[in-house]
Amino acid sequence: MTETEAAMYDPSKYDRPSVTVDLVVFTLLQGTLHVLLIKRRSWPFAGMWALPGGFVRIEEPLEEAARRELREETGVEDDVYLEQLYTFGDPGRDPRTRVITVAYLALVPAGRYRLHATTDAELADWFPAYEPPRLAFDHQQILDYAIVRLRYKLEYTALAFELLPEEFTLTELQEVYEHVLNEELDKRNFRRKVLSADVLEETDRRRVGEHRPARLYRFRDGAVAEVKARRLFP
Amino acid sequence: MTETEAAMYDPSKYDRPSVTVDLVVFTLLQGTLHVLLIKRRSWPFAGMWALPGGFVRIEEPLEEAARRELREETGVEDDVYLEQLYTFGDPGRDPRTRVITVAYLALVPAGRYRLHATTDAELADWFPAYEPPRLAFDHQQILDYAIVRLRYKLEYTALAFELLPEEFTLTELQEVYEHVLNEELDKRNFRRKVLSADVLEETDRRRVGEHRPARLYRFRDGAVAEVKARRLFP
DNA sequence: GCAATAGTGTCTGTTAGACAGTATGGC
DNA sequence: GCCATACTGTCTAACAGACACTATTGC
Repeated sequence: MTETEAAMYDPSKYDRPSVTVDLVVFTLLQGTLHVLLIKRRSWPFAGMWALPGGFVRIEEPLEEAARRELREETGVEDDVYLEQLYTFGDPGRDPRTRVITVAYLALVPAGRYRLHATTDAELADWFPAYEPPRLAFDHQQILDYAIVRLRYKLEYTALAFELLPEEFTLTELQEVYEHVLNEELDKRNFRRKVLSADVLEETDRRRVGEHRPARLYRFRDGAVAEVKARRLFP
Repeated sequence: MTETEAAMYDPSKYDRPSVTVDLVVFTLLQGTLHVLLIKRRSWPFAGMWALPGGFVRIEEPLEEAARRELREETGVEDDVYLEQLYTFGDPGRDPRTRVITVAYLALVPAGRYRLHATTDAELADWFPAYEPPRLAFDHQQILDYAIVRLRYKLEYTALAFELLPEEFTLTELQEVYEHVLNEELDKRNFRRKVLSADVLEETDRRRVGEHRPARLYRFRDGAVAEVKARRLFP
């Protein structure tokens, strides 16, 4: 169809696909990367776990739909990193009808999530991102892609901070990188690199535990904003 | 809406948005980056230039819709680099109805394009990518984003080859980089870098012109495939 | 004082960038 | 022989990665 045909096209005459947003929500639990899944109760894929998501309302911007779903599933409102991942639209990916889904990647700070008892008492839970249960639809493919993107972004942005609580030790930060990148890093090189990146500031507090207390850091005011500015888009 | 509600949702009861694909097609003309635009003939934005695009058919995969549009506008069939860019869906971006568009980036080798006299004698032409005419809808925003992505990818992939004819000189290759990145590069450093990347092979032909003939290169068999494999998705 | 984690510095190889002169062909 | 473009090599600074020991606290 050319543009001119499109201009003359009367959309009411033709079938339109449904459009959904799906969310890949990551957080850290016990130091490892976890993903939020909800359990399906009805056909298709009844009883299987799936990424949270839902239909885009007719007058609702895409990102707003994604934030609404996130709020409904986790109760997390703000300070959540959210970026558009990719749009999946193969016919047949949903047996009900043609559904095109815009997938979003979200990062929730450790400990900040609080799983809602959603209105319909739906089951929602966190699962290890690398060993999830079998997923409905093409959601494994979407999850795989989200992990690739997350690793990739970690290498060139300060994105890992979005997964941590407000104050954290350098060891905790390093563990985020190690879990997401799935490789061990040298402690001295890591500290040199991250401290020279000028995104952290020391606090005078320390995390006191079993052994020698570790200094707590937080991101410098503005570092969060810079990470978001470095996003290729809105 | 939760997943369970979504499962119970009867899409036929609700308004659905229309879904289109739009294409940002780049090529090189007279050594500079050009973008393909078509002239709108009817409301809205009648008389303005716009990115080519059209509605996704109900049983058609997204990338297939993009390739179909590209074929109809340029006559180019294969050997075209195509990747999904971003999905734009703000309500109000199209005054007719809610239209969500999946934007694609395409690279057409220099000299390989042949603008179709499309069936309805529509005007289509190449424009300098950095100084296009005023564009319809939010297409300037989509174009801006495509340029950002192209520059960005050029820095870490061999993508520039997709814009060149089969055989080319190193100076021509360098000019692609210079025009897209919008900066001058050092000839010796550029040649060292590109030759050590192991993507080129010498031919024994030379481009003969005004002065000292320059050796022609082509990409090594498999280099194209590797570039495509390096795409984040699929 | 012992166990466990926090914290620190140097050396080395690679890479990226700055930089200028010779070679070759058309006319 | 003159002009325009093709082609080539070295030096330096910055960065990344390998690597091992001391410091501090709880018990």
